[in-house]
Amino acid sequence: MLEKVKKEERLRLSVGERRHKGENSSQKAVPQLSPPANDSSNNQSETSGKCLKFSDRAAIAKSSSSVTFISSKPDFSKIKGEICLDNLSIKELHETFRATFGRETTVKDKLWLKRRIAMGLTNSCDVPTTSFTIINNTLVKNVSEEEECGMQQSEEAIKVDEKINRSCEDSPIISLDDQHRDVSSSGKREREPEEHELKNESPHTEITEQTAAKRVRKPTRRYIEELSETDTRELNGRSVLAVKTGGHCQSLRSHDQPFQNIGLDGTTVVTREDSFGGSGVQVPFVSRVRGGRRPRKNFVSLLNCHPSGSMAAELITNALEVCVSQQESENVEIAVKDTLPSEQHEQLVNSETEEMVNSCSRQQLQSVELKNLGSRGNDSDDVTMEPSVKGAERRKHHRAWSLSEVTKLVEGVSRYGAGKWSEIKRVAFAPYSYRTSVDLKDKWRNLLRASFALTLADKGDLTKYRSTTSSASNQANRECLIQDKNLRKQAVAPIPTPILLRVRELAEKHLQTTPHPSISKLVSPSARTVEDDRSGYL
DNA sequence: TTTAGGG
DNA sequence: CCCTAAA
Repeated sequence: MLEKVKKEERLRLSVGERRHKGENSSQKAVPQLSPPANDSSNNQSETSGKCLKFSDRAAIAKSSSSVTFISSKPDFSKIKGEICLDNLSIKELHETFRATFGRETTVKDKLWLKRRIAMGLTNSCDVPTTSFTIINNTLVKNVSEEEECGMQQSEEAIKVDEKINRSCEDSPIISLDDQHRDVSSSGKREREPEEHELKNESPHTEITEQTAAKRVRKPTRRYIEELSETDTRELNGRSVLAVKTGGHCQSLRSHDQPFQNIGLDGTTVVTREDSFGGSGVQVPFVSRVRGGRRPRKNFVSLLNCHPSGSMAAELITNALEVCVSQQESENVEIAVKDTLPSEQHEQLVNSETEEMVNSCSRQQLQSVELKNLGSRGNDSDDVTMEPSVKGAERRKHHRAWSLSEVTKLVEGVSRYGAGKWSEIKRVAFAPYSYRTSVDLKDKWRNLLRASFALTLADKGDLTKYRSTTSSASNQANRECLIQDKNLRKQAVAPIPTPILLRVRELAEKHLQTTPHPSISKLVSPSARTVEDDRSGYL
């Protein structure tokens, strides 16, 4: 049996390679679609509609270990819904391959795997070499290239779409009732083919029927990665599943406004339309609240099968991210104030913070406040956030470095040396829970840049620094001051020259002991680095 | 976990 | 700030 499989593997590989080279030998590939061996002894564990993590190795391992043979029935329950193969690792591709064809593969060629899986899932040989997004067994090639929808599912989709349109104009979260209704209805719909495939002896027919039943969704291309990564996503495979909620996924096409993807297990994904190099795509709606990287982590959890309910909470949490952050900031600042009475109050709440806080609804703040209050009292280290909030992996709110903080940092460096960030953090930044050792390191790097920029700009005359050093930065600051003098009473102030000089001294001292290989990098990036590091002080 | 560096 | 490779 092994031999047989291996043989086929080689055969497929060659076919795949030929296709890879350009010819559209679609006919040749057709027969390859049918999985080998069909086994009657296969008692593959029924997933029976249970939520099964796509990426859950344990689950898959279980299902495969229960089958001693290499080949088994394809298990489409693992690969339903919307799949973008581009972002899958070899391992995941292998899993998907197994789920698709019911057998293992040793092929390491990603492209081949993706194409093969795509072909298997879509029962089509017309697989482009670039995009491997599959929605309900329909390969998404082009949005305009929509296939006709099966009655049942299209109706379903429309129904849900309407639901969304009317219920979610304001609120990004839909009611659980709605979710469950969709879950039950579509869940049943999705399971049906599985029963087919268990009865059916012919894998090929199996797939065909499956596909016929599934080929109902309109192709909707989705991306959850940030814009910057899309250009190269074809090359490095950065796009991932937009919605991967275990065995059963349901993705919906929206019209314009923020909308939800409703996972059949009850999860809800909030996304929004986004412009993507001309083609409209959707990205997680909350992802742009702050920063662009968090979605990745968010979707790591999204992709896993979330117990219904917790998802909504998480989304809410994310939506309130800004508020949480701000509230937290205040609390921390207050804590600091309490802990360090001698400390200048710094900017307890800068104007930006106030803006943000004001933008949050009262209710939101209250709920956040409750959370924070619950964790108060032991905030010496990093316990200023409630675990769930922390678990949201939100990006830290940008927090300007206060002058006192910089001073502490410089102090710490002079005392413990650059590089002992952990030490410095522990002794000098204990109350500043929001400053991690990495933050200190980053700040120090910026200080180095600033100091070197300073010494390079003017050689010697300290009095000139205030007006000429990093003139771009200073000028920008002045302009900022002029523009909204009242709103931002205290715009970013340049780092006091003495401090920069001190930094430079320390840097040079440190340089002697540990030769710094890339000082040039610190200096060359021009004044931008200094400006970027908006070290504003009161 | 902590550092160092690139992004 | 984030992300990661190394250590």
